[in-house]
Amino acid sequence: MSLNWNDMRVFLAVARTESLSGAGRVLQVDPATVGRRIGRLEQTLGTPLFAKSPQGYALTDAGQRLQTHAERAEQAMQGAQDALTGTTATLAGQIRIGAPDGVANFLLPQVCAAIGAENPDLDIQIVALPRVFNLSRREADMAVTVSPPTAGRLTVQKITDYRLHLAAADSYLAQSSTLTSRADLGAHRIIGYIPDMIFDKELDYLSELGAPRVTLASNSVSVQLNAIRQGAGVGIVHDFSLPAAPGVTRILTDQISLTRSFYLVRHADDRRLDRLNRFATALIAGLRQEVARLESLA
Amino acid sequence: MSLNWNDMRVFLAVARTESLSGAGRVLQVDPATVGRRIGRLEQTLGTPLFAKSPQGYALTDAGQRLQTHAERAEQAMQGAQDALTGTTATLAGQIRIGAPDGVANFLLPQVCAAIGAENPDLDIQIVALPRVFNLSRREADMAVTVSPPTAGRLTVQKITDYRLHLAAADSYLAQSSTLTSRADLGAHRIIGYIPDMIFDKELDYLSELGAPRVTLASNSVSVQLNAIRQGAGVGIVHDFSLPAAPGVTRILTDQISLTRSFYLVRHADDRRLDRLNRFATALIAGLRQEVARLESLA
DNA sequence: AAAGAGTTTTGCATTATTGCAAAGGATGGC
DNA sequence: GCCATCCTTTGCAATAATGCAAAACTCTTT
Repeated sequence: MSLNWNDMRVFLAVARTESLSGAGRVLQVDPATVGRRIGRLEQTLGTPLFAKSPQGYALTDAGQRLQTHAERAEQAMQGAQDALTGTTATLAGQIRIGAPDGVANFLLPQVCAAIGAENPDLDIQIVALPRVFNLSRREADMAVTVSPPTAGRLTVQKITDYRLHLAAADSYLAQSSTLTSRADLGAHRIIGYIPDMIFDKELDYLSELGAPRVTLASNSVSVQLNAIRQGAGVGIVHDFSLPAAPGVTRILTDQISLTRSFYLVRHADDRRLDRLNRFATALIAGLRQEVARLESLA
Repeated sequence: MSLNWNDMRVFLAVARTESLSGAGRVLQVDPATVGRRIGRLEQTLGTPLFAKSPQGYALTDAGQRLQTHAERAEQAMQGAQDALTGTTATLAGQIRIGAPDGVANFLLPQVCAAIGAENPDLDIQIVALPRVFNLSRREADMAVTVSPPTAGRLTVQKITDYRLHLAAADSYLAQSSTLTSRADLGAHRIIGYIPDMIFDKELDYLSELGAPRVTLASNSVSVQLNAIRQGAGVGIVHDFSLPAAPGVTRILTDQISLTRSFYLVRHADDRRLDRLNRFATALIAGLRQEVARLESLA
């Protein structure tokens, strides 16, 4: 005479609804069946589980002790179902992502590492290029962008907002002239993009500063950040990159604060491909979480 | 379409025996039934759980992931059954324990409180008397002793060893003459038992010190410890009582270190009484744990 | 190569469980 | 006090699950 595991599930429903008919509605079985199963369970365990009254079915002490175990079993069963129905197989093959180098340097490595760890047969390629990717020509399977595309048979999902501020090395600030307002910027060395190589108007951060003269420029955000770290000047940085740049401090945050957004762009036809769908879902979730985490550290 | 919890149990049996017929034997159901249930479970979860071959049923990756959850559920169900069938009723009524006052003061209160908390209808009486209890005359239902009895229709279980050392209050040591060897004891005030009232030769601690003159005596270990705390002298204390006596420190531990044992003595006929058996089991476990805990704090 | 043993799978009869309906009881509203 | 509503319990028919037996397959031993 051993425990019927399904009876435990019925027991939980009665415990929570405090009635046979309530449990029957939850489980979509007849209250008569619920009553019989509780009776059988009480006989199996040799002790009453409920104090039965017209007011309802209240748990006895024994019932309360049983509930703890029954809920653990329920969690295990739910976990079993989630584990199996969510991911019937890990991802495999090769997936190529196009991304601007800010994302490519400071976000994609750890997010893709985590995805790769859960999908050992998957090879992920991160293509960091300072230009718009042509998904129609399959230059990448998907791309992270800072503007949503307006043409082509593409689908777009917004990933997250992110923040940018002026920043400089502490060593630079210590030896340079005062910098307490936008007007003071004119006396400082500015680091930024090569203007004629800016491939997305959303990256034209400095135009919001009145287009100052850029004395040290690069088409790579990573190079720009390294220059800032070396004390070469003042520039706009992503908040999410600051944890990777100790000694670099945001400045004039009350006067200059930019917000941009990341989007995931895919070829429209690929929406039918389960593995790319699952990868995209994981990538978006990973990027959102990582931006939030890093910005909270900045 | 929801998970059948009983199918999970069948799944575990197949996973472990690697066959339908093996699982059928374990569960005492027909292998045909086992096969049908596995088939139904695989349909419910939408993925194969076993790689089926004439060599046997080997778990797939999905099956291995499921097994983890299924085993957690199994533990919960086993715990549920144990929790309910092991103690279908709590202890009730009254139980009287005889004990020497060291145990009665420093161990039995908390151990009996814990047992009482789990058995609200039980009244426990702790009888602390400086003499041997006569269980034949039912002076107590059971007794904690420091020597196993040699006569009478009694049963004996050893509870635990425990340790004793010379100790004194820090305040006493600060103002008294040097005490670094047994020879120095002669110059100090000794606290101990009243010699002609020692009811068990195992309590004659001081005879192991060469029977020095006892200037402050009591038949109660508790009174002795309080005297030591008040700086009245030096005496033997149970290590397990030291956490209750801040400011009291063991001395000469490398030269004088005593070990004694506790036993639980019961009337032989009572071995057939379940409630006394269960109480005795809990008492022994509680005492063992508490002595170990307190001695580790000392 | 053949025979024996063990396993899995399938069809069918048997058994167990469930749903349905009715009866009885309790509670709340009028 | 009466009526309506809801709940629990029980009897019975319907449904689902199980055991049993047989067939097919594989592996091991002779």
